[in-house]
Amino acid sequence: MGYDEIMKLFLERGFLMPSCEIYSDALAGFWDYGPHGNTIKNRYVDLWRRELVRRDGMIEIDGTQVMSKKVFVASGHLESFVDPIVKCEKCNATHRADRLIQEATGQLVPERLPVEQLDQMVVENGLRCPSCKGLLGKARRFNLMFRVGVGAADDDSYLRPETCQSIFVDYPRLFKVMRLRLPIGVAQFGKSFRNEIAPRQGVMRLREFYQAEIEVFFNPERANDLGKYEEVKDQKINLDLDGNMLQGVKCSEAFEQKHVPNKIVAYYLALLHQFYEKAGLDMKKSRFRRLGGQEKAFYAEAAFDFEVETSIGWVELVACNYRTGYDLAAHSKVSGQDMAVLDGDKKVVPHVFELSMGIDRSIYCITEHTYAAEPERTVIRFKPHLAPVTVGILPLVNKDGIPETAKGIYNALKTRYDAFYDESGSIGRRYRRLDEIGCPACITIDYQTLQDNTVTLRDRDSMKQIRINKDQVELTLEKILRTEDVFKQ
RNA sequence: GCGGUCGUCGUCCAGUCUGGUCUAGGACAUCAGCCCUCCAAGCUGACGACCUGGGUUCAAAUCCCAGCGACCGCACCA
Repeated sequence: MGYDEIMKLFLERGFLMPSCEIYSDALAGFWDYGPHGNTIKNRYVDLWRRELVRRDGMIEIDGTQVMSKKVFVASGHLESFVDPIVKCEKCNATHRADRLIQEATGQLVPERLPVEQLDQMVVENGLRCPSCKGLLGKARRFNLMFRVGVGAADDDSYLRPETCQSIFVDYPRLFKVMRLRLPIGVAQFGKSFRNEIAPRQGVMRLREFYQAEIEVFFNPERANDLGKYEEVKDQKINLDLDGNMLQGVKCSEAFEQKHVPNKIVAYYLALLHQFYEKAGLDMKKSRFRRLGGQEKAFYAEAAFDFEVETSIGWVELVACNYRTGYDLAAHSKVSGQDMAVLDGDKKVVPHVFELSMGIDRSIYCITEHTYAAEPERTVIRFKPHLAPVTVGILPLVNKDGIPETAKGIYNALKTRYDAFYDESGSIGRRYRRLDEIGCPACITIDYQTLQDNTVTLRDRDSMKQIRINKDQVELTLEKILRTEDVFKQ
């Protein structure tokens, strides 16, 4: 089940389309969601709300995408979300300045070294372009944030490169007015923007993309004081410790053996595992990979990437970062706001554990894990609660009052469910079309319906049919949406 | 950003090398009609494309240049 196959289906069936596609200057790294893709995305986010936000008693906000410059002075993005690059003046190849020098001289070159020093090191060591031996130009910093000129004065501001900064800057007011107590998760779903130099692989690396982020604020002295940890401590996860794979290790073991820093982290890794299981990922192909010092983001003390195996390799779906007090301390310093809050009778600056989820790539990976090209048909076995169409309503033939009866059933369902009415083509063709977009159930109206008010209900996964009474349809759909097996006889 | 390959109906392919009957052809899909009592049947018809912009030429889908995009490799990637 390859990447090309999935992307082709996405394009042909209205899941995704390239943004601005009819214009010749369309940009790489920007994609529009079509109707089915949009529905899946909405349903995926609903699942996230149910299984993470509500389950854990988090609160959710929706912040702006354009944010002021000082936010990113404080967060470090203006300074650190950059690549120091040098361009060859002869062949125009771009190289990472720090890596170039490091490779040539063997000495460690910090990424954040001023460009003047980088230039000096290039000159001192007589470095040339590794591709063509041409002369190198001056080093400069390429920032991956999109700059936005706001107002007539064209004031510098930026499109947020991660949604979580909204949470950090809103945090002091939220804590006061929402009567929060530690530990508390603050969640947000929305767009983020990164000016990738070379976006690739469709929806896997975008310049404009959806994130669902959760920032858990907690008192670092009470990181193991977490009652609800007991609920999930036996959850088994796959843990990759520097290439050493622990299959099916209990979260409690991971904590006791100090593979994860505290119970907070263990608890949320378990929750995340359970969430993706409900989203339909093949969890045998998943792992939490602990990141080493070089790989971690500049703010993270400990980091676990939740990754899944796909036809294009291991894909990172969620970055789980223990950000410590980095963000609140930084915002406190730059803004002058006191970010300390009361926990019991002590004032503390909370620490943050973050679950930063990529929505677009999650949807791709779920699709790949549930897609099957069978000899007779193509079918996506989306969990019913994620499927873009929940139920197809099909008249077996287009005469003798059968379409009218079918439309009656459709009209009764359409405001409550994503129902789809189709009378075009043979019944088999209509089943195939709905299989291909992952619709879990079809209701077919035939001559018997006219006599005894029963309809057939067809199962996407097995193609089996059962007969139920018209009055049972809604109840049965509810069961299907709860992933109960209504076809078992 | 660099290098390579490529860009024709929604999809796949023919045509490009060797410019002209290409007013761009076929298959699948879609739509309409006929037929029809459960898994892509059949028949009839319809819709539908040369990535964009320049250039060469009497004539460009075809040759040249540039741009944009896709894929692969490099580099990059919270």
